[in-house]
Amino acid sequence: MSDPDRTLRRFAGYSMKRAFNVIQTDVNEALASLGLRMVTFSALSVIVDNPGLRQSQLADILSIERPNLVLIIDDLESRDLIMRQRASDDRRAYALQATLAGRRLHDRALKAVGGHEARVMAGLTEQERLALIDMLMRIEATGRSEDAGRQVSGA
Amino acid sequence: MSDPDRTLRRFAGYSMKRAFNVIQTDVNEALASLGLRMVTFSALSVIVDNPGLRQSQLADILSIERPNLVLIIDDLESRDLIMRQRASDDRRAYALQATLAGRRLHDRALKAVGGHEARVMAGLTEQERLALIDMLMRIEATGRSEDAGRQVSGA
DNA sequence: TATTGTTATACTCTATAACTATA
DNA sequence: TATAGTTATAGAGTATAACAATA
Repeated sequence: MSDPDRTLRRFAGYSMKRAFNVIQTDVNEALASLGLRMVTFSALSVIVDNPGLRQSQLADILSIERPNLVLIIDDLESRDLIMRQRASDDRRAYALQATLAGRRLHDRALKAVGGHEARVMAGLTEQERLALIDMLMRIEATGRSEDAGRQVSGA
Repeated sequence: MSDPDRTLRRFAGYSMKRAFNVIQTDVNEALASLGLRMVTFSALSVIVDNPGLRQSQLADILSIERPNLVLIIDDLESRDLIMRQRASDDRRAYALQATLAGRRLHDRALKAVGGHEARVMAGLTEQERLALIDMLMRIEATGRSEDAGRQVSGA
């Protein structure tokens, strides 16, 4: 029996699931020593880059449900990597701010994730890696526009 | 605030997670009317293509833990899509066989997944789609060889 | 009334230990 | 003693409903 999953290999989605498993395992190993997971690193990164962000905005950016983001923010705040500051113009909301420690950990995490990316993409040229990112973003955009179209036509 | 996740977008892994979410949602919608999920379709497909396969072999092929495969096989068997036949040469093992109904459902599922693939890959040329599959398989292979190397050096 | 963040909850996916029956 | 399949279970990840405080 050669190539037992040859039928499935005709679909990009099948190979993407398997490639993403490799990536997820490797990036979580790269971040573990910093006390971060893929999702907590992503949240920290967006907060560092966008000071004053609201939790609901961050949830939208990362496509995470608001209830699930609460625990992620709790985790980062309990380790003094970020702060929840009550927004002056809307006392329901928090303005999220990275602390100095948070920015420093983010710098270290960026290097760790950069090393991970170099490792798992070692079989690709830099040109191929950039083409891959571009194709992935087009796939994501196609899905988003289909969702939007479905909501419009369904309304 | 423009491009709030621009730092993360430099990593292929981040865009792959988001693209894969789109793919997973769409393929599961495409298979739902057939009573299949991504993983049950994958298992059915490998069984159809490889009659007589053992459960442990199928688990290896799909990179699923053996305990998790049991429920998937239970599901397919309870709907008479596959059969567990005791292996004549090893009474601990099962030889998995697709039934006629299983092969017929697999034909319909292949068409549904083909339609899904065409939909989510609409923003890519066929050449790009094939290049994407090739790159994903190289990423997966890099990860597998690193795992093997780690086990060797760790042994 | 609607929105922000929160709590509680449930469902899926995945991973591990330990069992049984065979080998 | 080891292996095939199974059971039980626990941990992530993800999704929805409903609540308090505020708009």
